[in-house]
Amino acid sequence: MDTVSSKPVVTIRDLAGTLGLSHTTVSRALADHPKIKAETKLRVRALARELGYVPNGSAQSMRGQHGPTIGLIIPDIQNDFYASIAKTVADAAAARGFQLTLSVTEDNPEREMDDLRALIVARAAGIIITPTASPKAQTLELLAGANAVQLVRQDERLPHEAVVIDDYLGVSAATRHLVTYGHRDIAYVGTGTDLSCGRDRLAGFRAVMIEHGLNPDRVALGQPRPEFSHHAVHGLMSGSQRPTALVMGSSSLTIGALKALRSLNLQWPEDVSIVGYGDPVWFELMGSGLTTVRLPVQEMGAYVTSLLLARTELPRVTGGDACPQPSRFAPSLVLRGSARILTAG
Amino acid sequence: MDTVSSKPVVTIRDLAGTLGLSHTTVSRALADHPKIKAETKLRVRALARELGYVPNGSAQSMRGQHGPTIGLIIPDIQNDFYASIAKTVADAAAARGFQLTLSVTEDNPEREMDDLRALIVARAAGIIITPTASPKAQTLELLAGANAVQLVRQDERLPHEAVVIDDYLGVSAATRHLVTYGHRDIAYVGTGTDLSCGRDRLAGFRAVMIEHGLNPDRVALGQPRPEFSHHAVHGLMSGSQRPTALVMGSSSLTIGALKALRSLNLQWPEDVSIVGYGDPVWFELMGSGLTTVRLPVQEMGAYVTSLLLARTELPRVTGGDACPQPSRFAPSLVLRGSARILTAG
DNA sequence: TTGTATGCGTTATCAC
DNA sequence: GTGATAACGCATACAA
Repeated sequence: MDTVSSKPVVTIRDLAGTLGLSHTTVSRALADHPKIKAETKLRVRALARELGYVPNGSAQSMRGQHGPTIGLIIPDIQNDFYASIAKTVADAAAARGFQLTLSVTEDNPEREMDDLRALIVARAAGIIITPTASPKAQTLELLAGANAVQLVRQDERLPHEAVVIDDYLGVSAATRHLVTYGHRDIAYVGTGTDLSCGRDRLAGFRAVMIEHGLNPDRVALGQPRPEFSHHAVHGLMSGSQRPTALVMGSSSLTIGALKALRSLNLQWPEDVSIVGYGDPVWFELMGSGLTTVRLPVQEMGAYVTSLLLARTELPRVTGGDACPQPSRFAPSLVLRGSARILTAG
Repeated sequence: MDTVSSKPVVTIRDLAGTLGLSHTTVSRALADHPKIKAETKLRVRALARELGYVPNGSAQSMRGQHGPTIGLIIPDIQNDFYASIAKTVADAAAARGFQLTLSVTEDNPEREMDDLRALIVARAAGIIITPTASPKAQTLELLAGANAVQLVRQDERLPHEAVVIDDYLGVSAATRHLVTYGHRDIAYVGTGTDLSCGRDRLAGFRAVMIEHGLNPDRVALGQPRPEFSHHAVHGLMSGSQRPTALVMGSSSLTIGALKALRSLNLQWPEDVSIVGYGDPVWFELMGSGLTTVRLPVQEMGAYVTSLLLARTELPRVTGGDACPQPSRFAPSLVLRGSARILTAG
């Protein structure tokens, strides 16, 4: 009807005014306080609905210890792994009446710090973070005073518990599988060693190679982006001394590798065997199916969340300054069709 | 050093106290107010850092019109399309100093309402929403008074602008492509018609079929989940009268369809041609590449965000009650190897 | 250049 | 059962 209705924004005092009550009573009525007359509650609520009253969250939060949100700081939301984690956390948060504040850092320490700061300013009830390789000093300070849990990556300078993947186990299992299949010339394409998970994966590869007296130095390390592995695999496979098998150190790298193989017109497992890392739905659909290291995403997501929320609802327990042992989740090798038995040649 | 350091929580008054200043001065110093002595600013900031002062966001928000967050309400974060959107919105939000509050509804109207309410309570600066098929009455009311934009789906009862895909165009192009290739027996596997986008896609298929005098009723409609299309395609392809081509109505359905074909040991494009919907990175890597309808994700994400933020920073303009025409973004057909020319037989 | 007083919307404490 | 009043932490209009 009216043309300019810029929502007058209703407060409990407004309700109190038009109802001839005090704002205290209105507040109590809305909160279903035991000793408010039933009829009063009804009247208050009726008007509240009619006028479209919505409580002001800021005002409410100002009184409590923390805000109604939990933060999730991850490097990439388009990555299947993190998207799954986000889903799990979103569900858990919603179930307990928390909001989910998402930060996508792209592994940029600046952004990590800015978004974290915003979370601290908002007095987030809890924070789940996959720290960048080199967080800024401020980030560490900010985090130290917060209720947080580390996910996937662990920065040793942080006092918080960490939920990580047993990367050593994952890559070593993949490598061992290929060795068992008779491969001797195996290359590893993985992420840099600035992060412990990159180091662990590399170590898993090298350990198994050395254990079998094979060359552990056929290795390409770089950023976890498809472009890098595309380039790396292209180089590896266009040389004269081609490896007969490839072990991948991340799902993004797996994508790039597959693209490279395709551009070189190389078939797998015929021309080269390959074991992926991670297990998005489509790995199963590729060719004869991609043999891969499956990460226990669901379990990890559920666990970090419960870990965080457990402490969220309790009086903050600052557990010593010692960096606690991380909870390691074991990946499993999914056997499909991308690794073949090498017949002596 | 100390064992029990439960962070005393520092406020500007605390700073003011130990500095022998008034909290006003501290406030101004922190805000870099022009007429505060440079030296004072320095002292204040030094102490602030030392004591780990962090402003209280709730208190700050209480004074302004809205909180520092923008909300994104989507049905699924594991879906490539929405994950891309989330990325775009996260970037834009971070760039402008907003936080991103993510809600994953799973198309559950209850959850949609709860999460939306939380956003309203938090006085979110703006909201991007992909509404469920049947939002609750409350949801509509809550939304009506908010600064919001609809994405992908448009609920006609809502007064907000909508940014959608030209679904009719997408599916009709896919269908036409197959017809041009000589297919006459084409089936469409799509989403239900409770949403306009589902209706548009179906209409696109039927229109082209009818236009060419072909049977427009080879259709399977259901939930946008892989399980549904797996089942549907399995049925379609095990019957005696197999279609020679399949048009898919969503990316999840495309996944299920591919799984079904694999389980039936059917090759594409040899045994059946198929055109997907959406274009996650891996479509390109499947077999000879999946011919598909590419959605302009980047553009749409950038556009909704700019649309929302433009109004966020301006004085709220309530533009009439009439439901405005949606901005339609045209998809494009990506020709790869999953559709083949049918030689008369 | 700095300080005083006030208000934002709620809830909690103490009356009555 | 209900109502004054204070307090949460911050920013600003208004002095000084």
